[in-house]
Amino acid sequence: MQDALNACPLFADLSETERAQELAAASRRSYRKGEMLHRGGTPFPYFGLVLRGTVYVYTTDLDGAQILMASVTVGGTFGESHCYLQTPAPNVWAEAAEDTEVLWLSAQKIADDPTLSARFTKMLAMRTLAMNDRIQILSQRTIREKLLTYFAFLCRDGERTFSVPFDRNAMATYLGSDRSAVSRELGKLKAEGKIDYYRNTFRLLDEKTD
Amino acid sequence: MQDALNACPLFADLSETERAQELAAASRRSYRKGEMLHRGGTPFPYFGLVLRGTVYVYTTDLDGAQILMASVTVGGTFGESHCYLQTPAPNVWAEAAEDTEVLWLSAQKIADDPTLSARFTKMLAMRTLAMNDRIQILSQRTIREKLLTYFAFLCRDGERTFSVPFDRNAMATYLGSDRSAVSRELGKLKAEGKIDYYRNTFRLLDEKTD
DNA sequence: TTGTCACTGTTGCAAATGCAACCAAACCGT
DNA sequence: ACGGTTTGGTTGCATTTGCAACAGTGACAA
Repeated sequence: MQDALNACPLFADLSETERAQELAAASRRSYRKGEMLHRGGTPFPYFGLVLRGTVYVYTTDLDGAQILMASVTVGGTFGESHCYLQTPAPNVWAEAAEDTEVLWLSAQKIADDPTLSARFTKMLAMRTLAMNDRIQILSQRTIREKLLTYFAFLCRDGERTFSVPFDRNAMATYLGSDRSAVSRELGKLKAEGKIDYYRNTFRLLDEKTD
Repeated sequence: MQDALNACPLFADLSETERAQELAAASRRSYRKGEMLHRGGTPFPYFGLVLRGTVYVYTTDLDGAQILMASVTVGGTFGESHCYLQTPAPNVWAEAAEDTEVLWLSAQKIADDPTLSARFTKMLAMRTLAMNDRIQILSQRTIREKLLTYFAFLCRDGERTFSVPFDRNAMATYLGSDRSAVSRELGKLKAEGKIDYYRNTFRLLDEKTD
């Protein structure tokens, strides 16, 4: 649990006593893989902080098809904007991608707390920047460009080997494309010696200094 | 100027004296069409609130091509996340799409102000929801689906006639597609009697109750 | 009026993509 | 080990799309 809290900008670098105080009002719950954490059309009285496992957050389009909005891993949060704004019927669904544990927190209490309110604001600001990245990826015209842009963001720290937090199907959805088409393009990139991969582990090769 | 401030969640419904107080530290400036308001790689000491005109906000991709992130109209803001987080070198450019007037505000002063800090947080939360919409549009697979999803958001208030804040080129970029392809699809939708439009004014027809 | 310029619409064509179907490999519980 | 389930790779084909090139329109100024 400490690891998860340290990974979240809300609680990182806070002393244990402060944390305990803040967490007093929070509830904690486990979910099995496939279990629904939140259903669309219902408000978020609390937002979720993932302590263990992974949560898929998605919305539905005009046809009712699922659109993956995020894959939230340990230390990540979901629903905080709707929770803070008290949106009456947000079209947001959350599902456990694997066995998962979630801490449910009150946005109001956190925003009213002198220690945490600035952290909450900071978290929202960071969220908008992460969404900018996603928009930048989705704005690319071809699957190849989407993949390379996505990989560039995943390699921001300079590491050339990285893992993708999705299976292929979710990855294709994240990129706004078809699974088989993504698979095809990944095969081409590998054949051209630009990348290598096995399942969810990827590695960038052949970096040009153009 | 009052209209612009009322259109912005930061200042809406504040009394004039309160506003004056907050605005004291702000600077105001006019820009000609095409003039650059902010260059990529430089920090945002202040964020912008558009008082008149329109601002295009864009970033650049791996090839240096422009990617439109937002078209900000009167009452809208840009750069507030980078300003608040003091990002040292954000890859964000802002350009006057027409003759424009901008109020430059300090995120720190606003976040430290007891009246405005909650409003600032609220603004960020609303921003993430707006970006969710954009992601939902871009996640659609075909131009037709992107257009219909976009139009559905523009018609949220129930009004069937609406105007798009872009010219065709910017609209296509916003949808992550090609201008001529968007034009072609719009023509098809019109031919099928699903929509009607002239330039930037659109109208949804033939709404099925399926 | 005339010319210029920016914006929009149109079309041919090659390339990219979605879709469906199928196969192979990995995973899981018994 | 076994069978069932999930996940990933491959391919044929029709559709969609990007791209480039050109034409039409309206705004605006000389």
